[in-house]
Amino acid sequence: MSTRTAPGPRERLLKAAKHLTYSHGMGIGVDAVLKEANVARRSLYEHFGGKDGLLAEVLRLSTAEDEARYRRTMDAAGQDPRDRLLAVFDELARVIDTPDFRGCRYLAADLALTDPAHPGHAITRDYRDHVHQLLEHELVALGHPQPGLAAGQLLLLIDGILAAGATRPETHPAAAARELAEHILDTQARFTRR
Amino acid sequence: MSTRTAPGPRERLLKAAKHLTYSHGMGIGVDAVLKEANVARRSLYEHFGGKDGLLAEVLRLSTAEDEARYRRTMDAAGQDPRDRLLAVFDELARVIDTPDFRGCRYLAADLALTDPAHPGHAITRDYRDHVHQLLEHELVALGHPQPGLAAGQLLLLIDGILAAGATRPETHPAAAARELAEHILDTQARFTRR
DNA sequence: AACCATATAGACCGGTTGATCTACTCGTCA
DNA sequence: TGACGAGTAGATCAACCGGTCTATATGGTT
Repeated sequence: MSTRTAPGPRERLLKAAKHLTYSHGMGIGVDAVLKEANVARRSLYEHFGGKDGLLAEVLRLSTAEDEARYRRTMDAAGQDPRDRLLAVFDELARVIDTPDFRGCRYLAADLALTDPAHPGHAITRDYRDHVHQLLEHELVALGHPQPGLAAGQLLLLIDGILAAGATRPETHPAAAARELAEHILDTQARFTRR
Repeated sequence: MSTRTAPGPRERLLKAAKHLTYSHGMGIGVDAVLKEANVARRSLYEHFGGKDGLLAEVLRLSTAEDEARYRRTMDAAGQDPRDRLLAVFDELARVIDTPDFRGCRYLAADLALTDPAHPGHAITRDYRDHVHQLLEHELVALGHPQPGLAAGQLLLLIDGILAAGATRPETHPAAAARELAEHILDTQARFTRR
């Protein structure tokens, strides 16, 4: 257990790599990571086997964090599935307003990692599946007639927010998407009302 | 005028760079481009001043082509603004089903070009402005009460389609987005009916 | 005190990057 | 014919890439 003790080389490497890959892309050099982490070259290869291993671990760690963040956001919004789902879009509005927001880390990774066999792709795919399940679970609780399709639509809106947030943040894409999200959720109302 | 004559080094460079930057990212090496274009090293620096100049010209050329493609798609759909706008989403469904589709070239460029001062960013920004104008123009013709905001929403859907199409094409994001697009357009109906 | 795993510093490797340069070939036009 | 501009071929450059290596220092356990 390294909790509470000074962060070791492994933690420092992950933190530096997470930061640098987001701000400078997956093409960042190993030397730059080592320098920011203040870690010896050898330690990287001891802990992660190489650059790809480090990048994969960064993605694994980040997806776990972001998944937990989705859960936290929804839990903070109460029990009503509608509130819980819309809270996600309010949270995304905050995310893309972060001063150093640079778009979706996972889409950037998929676009940057040219080799389709790179282990990173499996990680980002699993992440999207998990988020989809999270959304679908709420839609089922909401009584939505097509929770799977609706979850896909919400995910599409999220992708759009993150893309537009990176390129045209001044258009407030999260607010625009929230309105469309409400329409998706209201499909349930149309069915239950009749 | 080089029309109809064998393509010169400049054209060959642009074609090779366009292809390779899309399939292998902006980080592709100059050597690989020169090899695919079958062009001498020196010619690249004569025509474009360097790698950045070549990349910028590729983006300029591509945006012009894609802009023309939007116009062509809408013109082929007739005069009704509603048909013209929805045709865009049908066309996007075809685009992301292309076997070698790899996501939006311009979003990938913005994410890959780390330096915010890179000339490529200005080009992608102008491109999005032009597409926004194109959409807004149709929305005005449709009598939409908030054509600017609605165009932003449609653009958000387009971003979402291209992102989801690159990462989860099996979910048919274009069809999912088309339904949401219809809702955006129908906002007009709600207003004109009263 | 002795030991050992872990970390550090940094030289070193072959290969590649973007860029510059010289020398040569080719086609066109005066 | 001869000169010239454009293109080609390829050597060369410093910088950097990911990865391996040796040697040394540190800190905890027995």
